[in-house]
Parts: sequence; structure tokens; C-alpha cells
Amino acid sequence: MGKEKRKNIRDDEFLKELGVHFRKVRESKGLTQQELANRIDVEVMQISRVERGTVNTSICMIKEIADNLNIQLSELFSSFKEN
Amino acid sequence: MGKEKRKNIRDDEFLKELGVHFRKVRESKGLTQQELANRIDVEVMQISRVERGTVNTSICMIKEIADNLNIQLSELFSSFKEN
DNA sequence: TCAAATATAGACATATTTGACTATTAAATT
DNA sequence: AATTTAATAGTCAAATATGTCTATATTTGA
Repeated sequence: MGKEKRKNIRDDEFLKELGVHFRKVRESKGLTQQELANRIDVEVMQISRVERGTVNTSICMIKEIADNLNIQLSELFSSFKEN
Repeated sequence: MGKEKRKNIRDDEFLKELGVHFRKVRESKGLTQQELANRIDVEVMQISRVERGTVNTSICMIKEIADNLNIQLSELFSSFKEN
């Protein structure tokens, strides 16, 4: 009779795949995690977490990543193969 | 001497504009916030917060919104005019 | 106008992200 | 192999998102 279990929208598989994609894009731009982190002014650990898919990061963080990799959000996702 | 002020990556203007865009897409699909919320299985309040840009929501939430509006993430962002 | 549907708001608890450290592992270069 | 660079890991606190409730406002339609 307890409370209903809270459904989590987090999708670990999606996050992992997206992280792999982000890493590829970053590497294609010739940047290290540290360099990207410096540009955005966040901890390098946060970039690492995003690329490994261990955090369900925010849209603003992703926008910062895109901006600092000189890529449009739409391009970032169009080059990501969904499903 | 004090600690450096923590920089916030949150971009309120971006969030507001994105929320407006999300609302347009939802309405173009003929869905109410409640209907979308039911499909995703989240609170309608959360959809409201996202569309008003009061929360820096997660990528998985946005993915759920896109999926349940039958639109690809890339399309969702390509139809969003950045800058 | 009235009622119903839709959207917004506030408040609080819980869950998660992120910052900020330190340490360790892995990879690359000489 | 040794040194340097790059990436991962752990921990804890602070900030923020989300769930959940109730209430109010706004819109829509009869």
C-alpha cells in the first residue's frame, strides 16, 4: 500500500550513447576534456561524467558544450544516430 | 580571500525561448500539457515549468518530450531558431 | 455568464546534478 | 621505463530539478 514507485525518466542507454557521440565530436575538434571544460568554465570532471553518460545533464550544459565546440545544437543531434 | 563565486551555466533567456518553441511544437500536434504529461508519465506541472523556461531540464526529459511528440531530437532543434 | 478545461503557482520533500577537492588509472611521448 | 598528459574515481556539500499536493488563474465553449 506504500506510495507508488516514482518513475524515472532517465534513460541510461541513451545517455551512454549520447556521451560517446559528444566525445567523438569533441575529439574531432581536437580538444581535450580539460580544454573544453576551461572554455565552458566547468570542472573537467563534469565533462567526463557527461561523456561517460553517468549524469542526465541539463540542456544548458549541452548548449554550452555545443557552443564551445562550434557546432549548432541541431547539428549536434542530427549527427547523432537515434535508435 | 573568499571563495570564488560559482558560475552558473544556466541561461534563462535560452530556456525561455526553448520553452516557447516546445509549446509551439506541442500545440501543432494538438496535445494539451496534460495529455503530453500522461504519455511521458510525469506531472503536468513539469511540462508547464519546461515550457515557461523556469527549469533547466534534463536531456532525457527533452528526449521524452520529443519522442512523445513524434519528432526527432534533431528536428526539434533544427526547427528552433538559435541566436 | 457559467461551467469545464487548461495552465500556472506555491510549498515542501526527495532525488539528482554540479562544484570542489584529492587520488588513482590510463594513455601518450621521449 | 620514466615522465607527462589525459581521463576516471570517490567523497561531500550546495544548488537545482522533480514529485506531489492544493489552490488559483486563464482560456474555451455552451
